[in-house]
Amino acid sequence: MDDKFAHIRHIGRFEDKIHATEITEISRLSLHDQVALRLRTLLVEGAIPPGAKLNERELCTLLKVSRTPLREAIKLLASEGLVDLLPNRGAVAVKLTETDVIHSFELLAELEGMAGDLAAQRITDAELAELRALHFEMMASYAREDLPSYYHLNALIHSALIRASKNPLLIKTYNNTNARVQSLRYHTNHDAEKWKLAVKEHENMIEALTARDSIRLRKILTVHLQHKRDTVIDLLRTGKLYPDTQSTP
Amino acid sequence: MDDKFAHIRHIGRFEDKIHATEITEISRLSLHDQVALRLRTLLVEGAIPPGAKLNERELCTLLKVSRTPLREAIKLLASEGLVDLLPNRGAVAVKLTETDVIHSFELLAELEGMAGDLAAQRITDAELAELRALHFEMMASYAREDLPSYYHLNALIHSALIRASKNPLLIKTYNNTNARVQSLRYHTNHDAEKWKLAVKEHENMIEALTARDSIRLRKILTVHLQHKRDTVIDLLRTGKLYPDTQSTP
DNA sequence: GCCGCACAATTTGAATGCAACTGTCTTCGA
DNA sequence: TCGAAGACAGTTGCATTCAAATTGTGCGGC
Repeated sequence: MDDKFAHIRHIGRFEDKIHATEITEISRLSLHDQVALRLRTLLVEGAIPPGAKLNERELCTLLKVSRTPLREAIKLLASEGLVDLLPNRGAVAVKLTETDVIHSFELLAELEGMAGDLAAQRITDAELAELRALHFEMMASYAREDLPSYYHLNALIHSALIRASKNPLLIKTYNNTNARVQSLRYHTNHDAEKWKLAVKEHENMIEALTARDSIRLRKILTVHLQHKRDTVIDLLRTGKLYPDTQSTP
Repeated sequence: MDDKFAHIRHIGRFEDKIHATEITEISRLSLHDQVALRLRTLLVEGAIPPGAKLNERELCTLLKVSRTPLREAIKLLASEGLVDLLPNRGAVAVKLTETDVIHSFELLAELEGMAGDLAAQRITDAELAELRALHFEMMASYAREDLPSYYHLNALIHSALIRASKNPLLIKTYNNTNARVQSLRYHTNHDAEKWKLAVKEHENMIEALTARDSIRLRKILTVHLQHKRDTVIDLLRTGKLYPDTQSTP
């Protein structure tokens, strides 16, 4: 219990990545925002496993900040649905039940369908070209069976698509909702069949987008998200997720 | 500048209302939650006008709490999009531009359409009966031209409909999004023609819901929200909203 | 007379200290 | 031996205090 957070001692690399790319911006970010950023990463990537208690004092020493900004960050993450806030008993990383996952993907499918609909109407030629480029890069990763790279590009593509909807509020809402299930999707290792299907769906996506066919794109994305949901549900049912933590309903 | 918040000195009544109905529950609520609740009301009802600066010290003395829970509440409201957080310069009540309003309603229409779709599939007979009852109460208020009562029942109906979708995440997302434009809708005084149309749309809603026609209900709600958006936009354009504050883009 | 710089006052941001609550362990009684 | 009650440790919640940043003002130079 002493080194419960030993598995997140390597968080320095995230800070490095941030500092390397946007050092000026991070320094202008308030402390609680930086803390929120790092905690969010830890939660989404599963470094803090679902169901784990967030001890304020431990996290203070770990992140080298006072309790005030840490608490503000935790409050923020609670509003995003990444942690549960138990009154007088602190915060725990959310552990989604199967029902929660179904509800999350139900909303996520609608939001991504909506974003696709709008994107098909509003995407610029430059954005479309970039999206196609990312798609082909992802196809390359697929051909090499480079799963991490595939996963990364996949996320980039979806992010670019959402942004093409040109609705900042939708983008923010989608990101919040997506963050909740991100830690689950992070651990899905595609089987060959599902992977192939997902790639095919991505091809259809690009096709519909090129044709500016908003209705078709909406449909494709909705179904695509349903398949993603099924993958996660499968993993939940077979107990591949949460292997070493008992359920807390 | 000394009594800039003189217009919200009457907030005691909100506290009274809460205490009268659920004193046990409120006492179990943490302080920052209570503060957030009251600030949210002040913002949504326009007691703190859009664009107004939220001075921490003033609000502390006004709400009789320390700065810590107040700051936590403000952070929460910022994540909900009710206030803008300027680094080192505090928070201001959001002042939505026309573009913001369009984006908000775009998302709101989709969410309410989705909720209606799900509600038509999942609503219980008891819930439907209650919804019909509320509808007829609202019709009574319409007949009496009792606008405050109509507005209140209207909100209750929409809330009940959303809840019938049985998706807690959708409900929460809808409420958050709705809160952003609530302060605007709070000041819309329907003209006779638009009011009549809104009532007709509500009748169609109940009809579609009774028939469990999810696709039709979705369509009705989407259009209904578009009309509400047009009403708000009209008000923005004619300058009926924000009469005494200059625009800050 | 106007522009610029510097200093001070106000306000926000962060840290520490104190109080209240929760959970657990021990001890006493049945 | 088991159960319950009380005390203690640990953790969270809130208040106060200290530090940093920004804005407004006044003085001096151009």
